[in-house]
Amino acid sequence: MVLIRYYILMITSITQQTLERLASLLRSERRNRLLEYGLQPIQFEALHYLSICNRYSDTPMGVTDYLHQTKGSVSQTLKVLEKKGFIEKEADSKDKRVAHLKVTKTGRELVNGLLASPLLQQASEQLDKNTFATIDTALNDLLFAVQSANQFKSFGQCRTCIHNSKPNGGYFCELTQEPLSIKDVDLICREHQPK
Amino acid sequence: MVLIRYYILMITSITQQTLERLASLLRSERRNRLLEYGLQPIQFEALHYLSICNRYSDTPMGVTDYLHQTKGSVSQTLKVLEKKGFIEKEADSKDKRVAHLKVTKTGRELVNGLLASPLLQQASEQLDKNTFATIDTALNDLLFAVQSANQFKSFGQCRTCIHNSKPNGGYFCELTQEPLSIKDVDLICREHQPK
DNA sequence: GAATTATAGTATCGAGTCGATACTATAATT
DNA sequence: AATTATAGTATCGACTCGATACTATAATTC
Repeated sequence: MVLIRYYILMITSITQQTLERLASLLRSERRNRLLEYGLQPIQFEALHYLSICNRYSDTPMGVTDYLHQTKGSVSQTLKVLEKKGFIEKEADSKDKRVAHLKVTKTGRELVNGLLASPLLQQASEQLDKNTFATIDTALNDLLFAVQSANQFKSFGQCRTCIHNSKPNGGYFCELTQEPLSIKDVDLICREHQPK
Repeated sequence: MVLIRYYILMITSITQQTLERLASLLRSERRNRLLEYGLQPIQFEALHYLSICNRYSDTPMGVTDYLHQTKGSVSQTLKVLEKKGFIEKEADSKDKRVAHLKVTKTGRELVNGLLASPLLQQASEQLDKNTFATIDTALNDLLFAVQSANQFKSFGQCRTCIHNSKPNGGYFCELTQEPLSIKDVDLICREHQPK
């Protein structure tokens, strides 16, 4: 039993090293590509999140939960993105404390242009389709395990959420008691609970 | 053909998102754990590298290549690590420009204590052994593809290097024309070329 | 053998990171 | 009505990281 535990620790540690090495290379590449736009990796991550999250999640607190930073840090990041014209603030109609962050056309273009990593594109051309599918599944399994084992929010799409129902043809969120469009159900939500 | 390329781009982009999400969670966890030692993630990464690299790679330039940063940035990182007593500088016996960075006992203890991520430990207990092995293989394939597709240095162990030979029982590096010990061949090298 | 070029490393600058703390405004609860 | 919780901002300080400029030594060229 002690030996098995030790074995798990060993293999986990190796996986972690590979994961961190890949991440480090990806981050360094992203940093270089962002340089000409005067953006930092964390600012891009926030912008990217805002471009794929739904209307319940596009607030400073949503970004805070997603990035696992303090709300103070996030506030500064968002200030930069707003100053550069990549996002715009909108007041919430019901709760006056809440601000919604809308990605502008410029912001959306930046995300689309910078999202795909040439580093990974290059790599993927060397691998056959099956290997790549295996990697994708494996990574998703790992992410799911990390999130559920640590009670992290899953930030999944409404389509895969327990609160999402389809009572009479259209999608409906039982949590917010609001109808969802076809576009909505592909966005990610901070209240997401896996089915 | 265009469709296939588009498909690859799609799946690559999804893999990348999962990878970056995992990395972001791991980095945030590491940051928190390092807080009490007054260290930053990048400083730990440098220290970790120095604790697993061989005597040809334990220089500021070695760290620079590994972390993909400028030598100026790395110089500052190393200054902090030295000030805190985690590494010590030693002059090279042949080339007076070169400095070797030796991890101290304190430094080694820090790396050992902080290397394994509780986040991943937790997750690994939810996954069965086979799934974990699959993830590990998949990640290694991906890292290898990224490195070779982009002509990055592989930073592998001497044991797996083309320059490593075993002429009469003992290990020998054909590049440096020096014998290697059993401990040596498990360390990583900046001159590493996969067999 | 002297001049040139390449390499290893350090020092300094500036815009930005990021947790900590303190603060305001609004909503929810007691 | 008073208290507590929540969303968000402002400021501080130690640190990041590329850019630039610099020194010292080694390798190369003429």
